[in-house]
Amino acid sequence: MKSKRDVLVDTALRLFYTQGFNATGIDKILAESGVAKMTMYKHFKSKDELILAALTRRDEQFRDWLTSEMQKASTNPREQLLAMFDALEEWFHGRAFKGMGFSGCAFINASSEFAKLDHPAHQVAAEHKVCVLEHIADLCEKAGAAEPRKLAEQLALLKEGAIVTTQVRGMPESAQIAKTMATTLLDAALPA
Amino acid sequence: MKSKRDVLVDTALRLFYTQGFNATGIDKILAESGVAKMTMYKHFKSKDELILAALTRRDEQFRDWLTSEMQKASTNPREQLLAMFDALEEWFHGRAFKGMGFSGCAFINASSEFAKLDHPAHQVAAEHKVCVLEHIADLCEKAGAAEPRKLAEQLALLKEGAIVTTQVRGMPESAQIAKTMATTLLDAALPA
DNA sequence: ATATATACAGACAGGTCTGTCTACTTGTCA
DNA sequence: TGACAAGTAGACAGACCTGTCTGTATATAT
Repeated sequence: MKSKRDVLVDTALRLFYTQGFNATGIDKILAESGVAKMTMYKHFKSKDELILAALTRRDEQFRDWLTSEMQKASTNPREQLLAMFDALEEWFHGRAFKGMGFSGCAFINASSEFAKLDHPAHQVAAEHKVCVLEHIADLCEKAGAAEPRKLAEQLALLKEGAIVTTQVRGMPESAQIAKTMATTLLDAALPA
Repeated sequence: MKSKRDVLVDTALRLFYTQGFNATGIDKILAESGVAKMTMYKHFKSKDELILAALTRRDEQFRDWLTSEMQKASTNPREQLLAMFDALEEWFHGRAFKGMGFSGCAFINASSEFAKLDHPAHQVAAEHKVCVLEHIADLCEKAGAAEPRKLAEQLALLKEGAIVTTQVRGMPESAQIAKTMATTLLDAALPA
């Protein structure tokens, strides 16, 4: 059975993600999670700490999901990289995380609401992006790219572009637009 | 001399952009703009309307700036498209809009805070992105691309990727990463 | 059985938010 | 001079926010 803390963080993540951080009050999270206020303040010093915990949870959840989708698709690194974009499209259609339809990227959202680069929540967001980037770079290296880090930055940028295009314009097809460009990049950068 | 309304909208834009929409209270905007509350509520029915006015102002301001930078760079459509990424980098370094350092894209920020696609502010954001896209598509067509809309979607996605990478990770170099990819795309899509 | 940890409900203080209202001042035009 | 438009300051209501506090209930482990 899930601990109260887990229920709290899950509920907070869902509400923060779908309604925004500032727009979501503590009371709403408590009401939906069925946890008492004092229980929350025993686990977290403040709302800010709960926000950090929710983002940390999201980081695990999202990276677990993404790497698992990529590994499911293939054992070949090149194919795994391309599969990332198919996974993104599933996410965009709201089929990736149960109970949470697509509502943009939680970390981009956090960076928007906590704009200063040195804000703790913004830091967590940046670290998340770097972690994903490193996973991509790993695969680029395994695939035999001459400049794996450079290629990884390019692929990561395509990923961000697809996410934002879907978030703002509601265009899940952008995953395939990004995939097309990724294919070109990989064709050019990898040994035949 | 600027009208009170203009001062109000300019101040609102600056604060909404740098501090967030929900996090910025009416009172702060009024204090910084030196306008009385009742004057504001004479011009705008509500804070939501002021937000829409600020976003509309930003739409004009940003598109004017971007197209002017692109035209300054060249009269050749292909070169103009590439110049977009140099302009972006200037923006990322905070040299584009006086009094407003880079704080992400106001429209991505709006889409984050007002996540629902049918929220008026989200609508304005989507429309802005489409306007820019159409400008890009125009140039793609002028440059002789076989599929100008497809190419434009790709270039626009690169733009979004660069913006978000800079916003979240503080990486203005991403403009040049995007430009590299854009060059490859244009080389492949345009007649020699 | 009793101590300890964990959770509960709900009131509360102190602050902030939006939006409304009144009463005063200034400038312009006729 | 007088009428009118536009702006001002500041109080205010009512809602909502975070974080604190009290007192009670439950379960487990010694």
